[in-house]
Amino acid sequence: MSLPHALMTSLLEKSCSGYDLARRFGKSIGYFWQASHQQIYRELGRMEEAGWIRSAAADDGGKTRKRIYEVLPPGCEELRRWAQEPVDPPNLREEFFVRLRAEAVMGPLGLEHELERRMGLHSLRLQAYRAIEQRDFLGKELSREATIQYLILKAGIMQQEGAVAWSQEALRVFRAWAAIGVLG
Amino acid sequence: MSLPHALMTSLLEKSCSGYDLARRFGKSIGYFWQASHQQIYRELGRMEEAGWIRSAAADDGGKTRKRIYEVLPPGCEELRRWAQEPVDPPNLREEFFVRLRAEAVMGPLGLEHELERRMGLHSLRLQAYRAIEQRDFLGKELSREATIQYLILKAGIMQQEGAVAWSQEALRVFRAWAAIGVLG
DNA sequence: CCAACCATGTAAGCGGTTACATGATTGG
DNA sequence: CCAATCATGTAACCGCTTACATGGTTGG
Repeated sequence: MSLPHALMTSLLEKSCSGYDLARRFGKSIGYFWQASHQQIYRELGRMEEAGWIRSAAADDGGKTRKRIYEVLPPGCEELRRWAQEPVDPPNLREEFFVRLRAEAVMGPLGLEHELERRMGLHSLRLQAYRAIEQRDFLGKELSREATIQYLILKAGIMQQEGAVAWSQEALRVFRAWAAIGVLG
Repeated sequence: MSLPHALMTSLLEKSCSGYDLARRFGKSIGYFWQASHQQIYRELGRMEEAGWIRSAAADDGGKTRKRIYEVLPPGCEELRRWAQEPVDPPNLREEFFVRLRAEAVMGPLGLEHELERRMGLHSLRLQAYRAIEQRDFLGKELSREATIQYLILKAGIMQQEGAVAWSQEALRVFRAWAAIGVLG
């Protein structure tokens, strides 16, 4: 569990409301960490209670219920402590591989379409990442912060490239079987 | 959720006990799907109740409590149905990237050691995968089933290779900073 | 005016993790 | 004999997902 820390990191980058955080988690940070608004509001409540963050009504003359959250020194401290903890890389949990393995043991189930669809999805994500790369990082002098963010983005790019390449190889195999009618 | 289906796939490959499943999930299948023995026993119970599998006391003369599980036709049916469902690839959930991002916004926290450690772990996994590749797949005529299993293994290999390469790049960056003493 | 979006929540359920527990068999 | 491994469970907790709910603001 580290959602609170992910939220504080995001808040340090820029203070904002829970709603804004939820939207941000659909974008940049959300590429490697997801969270629903329900989770976010709950965690914000807990974190405020713990004294890690504080909130203030947004400067909109009380028109909305919007609250802006800000990280407090104890939160910073905690984030710093947490960031230095070691964590093993998670092993992937890929449902599709289980399906593939089921197809291997139960005979042809027609997973070609699914392979195509998934390759399309990976291509799309790759495109999205490449667009961010083009917009924010290529052909610029990068600060230390930007350099690190670029490193993270590159991890995503490499991952998607790998997934696309793998999908293509898998498709080649399945299509060859389809062409010659091999069943086992 | 698809642990029951992962278990049935494993049982179709070879009927065995819950304990054996737990060990197998620490190996081949476990490279892309993990489960603790507690989960496994609970799911086996549910699946038997649902009529997807059945169990019989092991053929050891009642020496142990060991029970061998076997997939029944309804379980096969269900697995076939499930295997054809589409699933989007999961987006990675990488705690370490959150930490990196925290390091980006809070200044140097000394994540180099952690990067080295993680690179070592990825190298180890890669080695393990390569050993399996060598032992089970290279220089052999592969059946349809083996070909698919090899495809899955290759996905793991590519993933680890990518992770190692990325770690090296990240380390280069951090070491360059350390060498010239850049702080921001 | 109405739809879309902003903004924040509650409640139920489930899968996964952690801790705890038991007893039998095997090997040194 | 003792430790490790085999083998199977129970109980509590927690984060995440899904469904449901509310009310205000903005723009066409």
